[in-house]
Amino acid sequence: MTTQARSSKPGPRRSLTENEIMDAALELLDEGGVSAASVRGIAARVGVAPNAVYTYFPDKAAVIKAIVEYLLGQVDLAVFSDRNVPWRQRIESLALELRERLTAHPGAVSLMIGGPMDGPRALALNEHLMETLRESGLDPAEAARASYLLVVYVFGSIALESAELADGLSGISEAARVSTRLKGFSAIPAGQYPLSAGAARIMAAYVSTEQYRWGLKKVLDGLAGA
Amino acid sequence: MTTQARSSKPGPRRSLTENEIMDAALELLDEGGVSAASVRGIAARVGVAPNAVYTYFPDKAAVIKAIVEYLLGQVDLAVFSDRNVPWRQRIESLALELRERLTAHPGAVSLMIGGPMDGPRALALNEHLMETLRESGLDPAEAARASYLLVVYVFGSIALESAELADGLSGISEAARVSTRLKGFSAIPAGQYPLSAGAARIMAAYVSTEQYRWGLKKVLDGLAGA
DNA sequence: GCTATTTCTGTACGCCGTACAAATTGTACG
DNA sequence: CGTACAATTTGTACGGCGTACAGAAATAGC
Repeated sequence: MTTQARSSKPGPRRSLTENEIMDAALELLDEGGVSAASVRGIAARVGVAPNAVYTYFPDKAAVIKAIVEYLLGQVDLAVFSDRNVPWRQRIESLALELRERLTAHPGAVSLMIGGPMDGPRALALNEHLMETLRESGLDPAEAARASYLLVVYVFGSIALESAELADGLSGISEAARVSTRLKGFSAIPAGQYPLSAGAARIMAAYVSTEQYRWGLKKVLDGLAGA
Repeated sequence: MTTQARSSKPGPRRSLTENEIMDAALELLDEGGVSAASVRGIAARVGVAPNAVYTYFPDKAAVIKAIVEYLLGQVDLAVFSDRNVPWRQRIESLALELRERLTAHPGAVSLMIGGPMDGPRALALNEHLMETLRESGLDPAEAARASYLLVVYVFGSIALESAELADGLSGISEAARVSTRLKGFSAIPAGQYPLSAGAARIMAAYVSTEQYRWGLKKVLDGLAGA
C-alpha cells in the first residue's frame, strides 16, 4: 500500500488542461467579446474538435463558472489582511484591485453577472469582507449586510462599466472611454435635461477610477457613520 | 396644402405593433428566461414568420433596447417629485419602485445590464435623481456623482438578485428564494468560513427587500453625512 | 496480451439570428 | 379606373451555435 498518487488512469493522455481552455476562452472574450467565446471557437484555438471540450467541462456554463472563479481567485485576499493598515484603507485597496482585475476582461464581467456568484471564491470574499468590517465595530449581522452592500457596489460598478464596451473593445484606455462618452453627452438637450447637460463632464467620468473611489468612499462613510 | 397627417403609407396594414412584440418577448422572458426570448419564439407567439419581426425592429438588439426603455418608462418619475415629501423618502420610494418593476422580469434585467443604459429613460432617471439630490444641498458635480452611485446601487442590487433566478423562474416569492438560499448556506464549512457560517441567515436574505432598504439607507447616509 | 476505460473525432440534430427574393396588399397618381 | 410603386409578410436558405452519439485510438491493470 505505498501511496499510489500516480496519474493512474487508462486511456490516452489528455492533450489539454482545464486552464488552457479557460485561457483560450479569456483570450477570445477579450478579442471578440462574449459572442466570440463559443465552445467551437475555444476548441479551434486550442486545436481540438469542438466536442473535445466536453471531456474537461460538462457544458459551456461550467466553463464560464470556472472562468469566474479563476478571475476571482486572481485576487489574493491575504494581501488585504494586514491589521496594521486601517480597515477602510484595506477595503478600498481590495475594491480597487477587484475592479482592475475584472475590468481587464469586460466580456467575462457580463458572464459573471449572468449567473449566481456562489462559488468558493465568492464565499471567501464575503468572509474576508466580514472579517474586515467586524474590525470597524459592526456586529456580525451588520457586518454581513455591509459585506453585501460592498459586493453590490463593486460588482454593480464593474458591470455598468463593462456594459459600455461593445463586444471586443477590451483594450481601450479609461481616458478614451471617458472622452467618447463626453462626446455623446454633448448632444443632451439642455432644455429638457438641464442638470444632465450641465454635468456632462462628470457623467462622462461615471466610468472612471475617480468616480469609483468617490462612490466607495460614500458607501464606507455610510457604513462607518452614525 | 392641408395638413396631411393621415396614415398615408402604401403597402398592407401592419398586422402587429411594436408593443405587441415587446409584450410577447417579455412573456417569453418571464416563462423561459433569456434563452426563450428568441426572435423565432417571439414571432411564433404573435403569429408571424420569424423574419416579419424585422419589419418592426432592425435586429434583436433593438428589440432588447426597446424593452429596456419600456420597463424604465413604467416608472413615473413625476410621482416622486412632490417637494412636500423629504428628499430621502422620495429617493427611497423611487428605488423601491424601480426594484419592484424590474425584478418582475428578471430575464429582462440580465439583458438590461448586457448593454449600455443610454436611452432617454435612463437619462431622465439621472436628471430626476440629480434634481432631488440638489435639494439635499449637494452641488451640481456632487449631485451627478451621487446620482450614479444610486444607479449603481439600484441596478447592481437588482442584477445580483436576478442572477440567482435560473431561466424561467420569475414567479417565485421572495420568501421562497430566501429559504432556498438558506438551505444552500447550511452547507458552509464553519471551520473555513466561520463568520459566513454564522451569518447564513443574513446572507440568505441578501436578496430581500429588507437588505435592499438597509443598503440604500447606508448609501444615503453616506451621501447626506459629513 | 487482453480487457476495460478514457480521450478524441466524425457526424448529426435542432436551434439561433438574419439575408434575399418573391408574393401580397395597400396608397397615390395618371 | 388602371397602373406604378412602396410596404408588409412569407419561403427559403446560410452559417454558426451547443451538444448528443457512436466509433476509433491510446493507455492502464490483470
